[in-house]
Amino acid sequence: MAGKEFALIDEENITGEDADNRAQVRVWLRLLACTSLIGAELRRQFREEFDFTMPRFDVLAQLDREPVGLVLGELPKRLMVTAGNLTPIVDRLVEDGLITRSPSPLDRRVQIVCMTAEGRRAFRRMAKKHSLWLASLLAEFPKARLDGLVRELDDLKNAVKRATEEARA
Amino acid sequence: MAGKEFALIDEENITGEDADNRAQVRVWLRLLACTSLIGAELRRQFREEFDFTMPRFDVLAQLDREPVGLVLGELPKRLMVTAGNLTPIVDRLVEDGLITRSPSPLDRRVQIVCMTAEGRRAFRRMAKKHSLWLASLLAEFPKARLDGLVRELDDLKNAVKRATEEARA
DNA sequence: AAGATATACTTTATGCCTAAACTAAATGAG
DNA sequence: CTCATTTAGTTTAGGCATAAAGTATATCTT
Repeated sequence: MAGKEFALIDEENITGEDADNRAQVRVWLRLLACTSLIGAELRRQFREEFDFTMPRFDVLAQLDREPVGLVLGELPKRLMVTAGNLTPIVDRLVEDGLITRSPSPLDRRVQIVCMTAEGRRAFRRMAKKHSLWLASLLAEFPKARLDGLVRELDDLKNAVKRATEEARA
Repeated sequence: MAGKEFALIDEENITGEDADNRAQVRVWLRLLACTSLIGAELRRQFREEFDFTMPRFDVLAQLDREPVGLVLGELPKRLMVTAGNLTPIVDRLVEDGLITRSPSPLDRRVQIVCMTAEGRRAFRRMAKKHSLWLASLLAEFPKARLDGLVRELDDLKNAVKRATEEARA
C-alpha cells in the first residue's frame, strides 16, 4: 500500500522459492493483491470526491467517538504507523480546522488531540461514503461468505501477532 | 501499500458508518491489519538482513525466470504501480548491477530490462529467506486452512476486479 | 538536590507512491 | 509527405512511510 510500497510477485516465481512454503507465500500474495486493489480504489474515491487521503481519514476515525479527545501518543499505536509520520498529518488536520491539538496541563510533553465540530461533520460525511464504496467493491463476493472470511482473517492476524511477539522474545 | 499509506479504523467506529455494510468494512479492516502486520515484518527483515526493500525485490522477482528480459512497460502492469514510480527503482537496480536496461533495436521508445547473473544470485538468496520468513510468520495458522483461505482471497480478488471494471464501463 | 534514565514528540534523511505534465518516437490519416 | 494521435518512458510536485537522531519534560535514584 503509499504509500503502499507493496507489489506482487508472479505466481510462477514461487518455484524459485522453497516449494514447501508455497501455500504461505500464496496467502501473502493474495492478501497483497486484495489490499492493493481495494486500497487503490478507495484512495481514488477519497481524492476525487473529497480531496482527502486515507491516512487523514484514519486519524479522524480514531478521534470520532472520543468525546474528550485522545492523547496524541495513542494514534501511532492504534494506526500502526510511526509517531514521526503522524506529526505532519496531524499538523495539517489542525490547519484545516478538523481537529485541535492542545498541551496537557498535567504533563507538558503530552498533547491532546480532539475533533472539532467541523471535523466531526466531515468525518461522518466521508465515513458514509467509505462504507458504500466498500459495499459496492465487494458486492460480487457472496454475502454469506463474508463473516467466514472475517473469521479466517482474524485468526490469521492473531497467528501472525503471536509469531512476531514470540520472535521478539 | 508503498507504502503503505494504510492504517486501521477502530472496530467501534463501524457504528459511525452504514450499519448494513458492517461485514464488508470488517473484511477490509482485517485485510489491512493482516497486510500491515506481515508487510512490516517482511520489510524489517529485508532491511536488516539484506539492506534491501520489497519494491526492489518485487522487480527482481518479475525478472527472474524471464531469460530474455522484459519490456520495461510490463513492470508497472504486473506490479500494480505507476510507471513513474518504477523509473528511480529501476535506475538504482541498474546502478547496483543487478539488472540491465537497454533500448530495443526495433522501437527506440522501448527499453528492455534483464537480470544480470549477480542479480539472479541476489534474488535467489533473498527469495529463499522470503519464503522462510512467511512460513514462520504464518506458522501458527493451521496449515489445513491455508488453501481454503487462498481460495477465498482469490474469489474476493476476482469479485473486486469485476466490480471495478464494471464501474469504469 | 543532581544526575541518569525514560517518555512524548519532532526533525531529518531517505524511499515509495501517485497524478499530471512533459519528451521523444512511432503510427495513422489525409 | 505532413500533421495529428498514440505509445513509452521520464519528470515534477506533493503526500505517506520509516529509522534514527534530537529536544524538552518528567521521573527515578541516590
